Amino acid sequence: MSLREQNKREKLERIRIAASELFERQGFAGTTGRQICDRAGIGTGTLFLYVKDKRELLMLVFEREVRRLYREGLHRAEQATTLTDALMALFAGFFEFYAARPELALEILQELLFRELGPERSGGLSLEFLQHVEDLIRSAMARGELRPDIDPSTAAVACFAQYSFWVPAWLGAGLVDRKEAEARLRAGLELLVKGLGANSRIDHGPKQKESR
Amino acid sequence: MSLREQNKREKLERIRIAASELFERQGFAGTTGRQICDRAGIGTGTLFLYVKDKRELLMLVFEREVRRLYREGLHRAEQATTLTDALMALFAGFFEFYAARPELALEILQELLFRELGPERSGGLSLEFLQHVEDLIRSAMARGELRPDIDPSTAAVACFAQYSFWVPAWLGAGLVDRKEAEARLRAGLELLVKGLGANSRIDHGPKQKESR
DNA sequence: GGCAATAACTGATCGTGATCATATTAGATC
DNA sequence: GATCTAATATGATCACGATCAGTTATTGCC
Repeated sequence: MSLREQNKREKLERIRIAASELFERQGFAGTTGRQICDRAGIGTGTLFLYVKDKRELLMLVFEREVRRLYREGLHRAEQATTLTDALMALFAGFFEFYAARPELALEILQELLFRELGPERSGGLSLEFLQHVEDLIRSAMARGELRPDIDPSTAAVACFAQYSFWVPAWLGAGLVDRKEAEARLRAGLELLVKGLGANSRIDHGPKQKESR
Repeated sequence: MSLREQNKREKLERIRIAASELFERQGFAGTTGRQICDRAGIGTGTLFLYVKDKRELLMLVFEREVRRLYREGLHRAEQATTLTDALMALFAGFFEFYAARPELALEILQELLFRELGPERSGGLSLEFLQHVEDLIRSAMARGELRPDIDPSTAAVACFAQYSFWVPAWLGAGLVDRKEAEARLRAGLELLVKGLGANSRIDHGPKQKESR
């Protein structure tokens, strides 16, 4: 590896570590770019050669962590017997992670949902999440839990969308607390599995007064 | 009304108009607080006596517009015969509105989802939206389109969440274009009505190889 | 090693959102 | 209407994120 590339890697790593420590200690808004530069031992102008703007630091810092949460969540999801349980097992790690640093979490989520949803940046962290959800859905289909005619990617979005509603409702607006957010998300996923439609009735219950 | 209160109202209205004109012409990021102050005929320090921060100007400017979109959307939704059509009729106005000013729309949506979801600010615009969705669901239940045992508010979130996923996917990340976003949203809503579960089958189709 | 070309770095500087001590104005009291 | 009090307004000022002209370090070539 050339000396240039090596230096660049080292600097990026120093930036990552400095930003990580300062964000965890002082929060996102409470940390200035200059502090990060000082701690990383670079000039103030150098930072923005490595990241486009301050918010991109969030992805630099938390990409690995998020990937770890994917791994652990998917591992837990393997034990689950229903789709809802599997999804909640995947989501649980994020609830835990977010609860420990709510301010940062809100910024990360905003970044992931509004800027990083596409494939081009940060290795498509959100798309990867969606893919994992889709995989869980395919597993559920494979074991006969779901209708065979659904589109897994449409279903994945429907699940993911509920997750990405309840987390800001909890962290951003304070509409619900964590426990309620998790409970409501679970209820929403179960509703999605059951379906809203009058003709889509589980166990063929006897009460069927008005069919269309 | 006292002279003080009258002056305050007039100033707020001047701010609203100035911000509105400048945002539409130059976008949100492209408009500075000082420009708004100049145009509104107030000192630069006065602006932040009326709004907490710049983003709050978005709500000040677009609250009426959003309420108008609610009214018109709900009116269109009355013609619809299915829940999906009714919801899409409500959402359609927003797609139109967002398409005309994508940069502003993204900021507004971010504000609505991440900071304004609660009841305390901006008259709870997002909660009102959710309430309208819930009303459409209740209507569908009343005409027997939906299972009678669902929780309308849980269902409303499930619908709203899909809307609030596809709009950023379109405007923010550029993951899809407008047409595709609308199509995918419709597909998602229809899936939600049908349900994912294997036992929730419409029209009792003959093919039922593996039950549970 | 010397030298030119180019990539990478730097801190001074800029424009911005937001704040604050000070000034101005409206309302209350006599 | 004079005087006092409290609400409101102001522009100078601050801290920050981001930029940029000027500097330093690395590479390839002789």
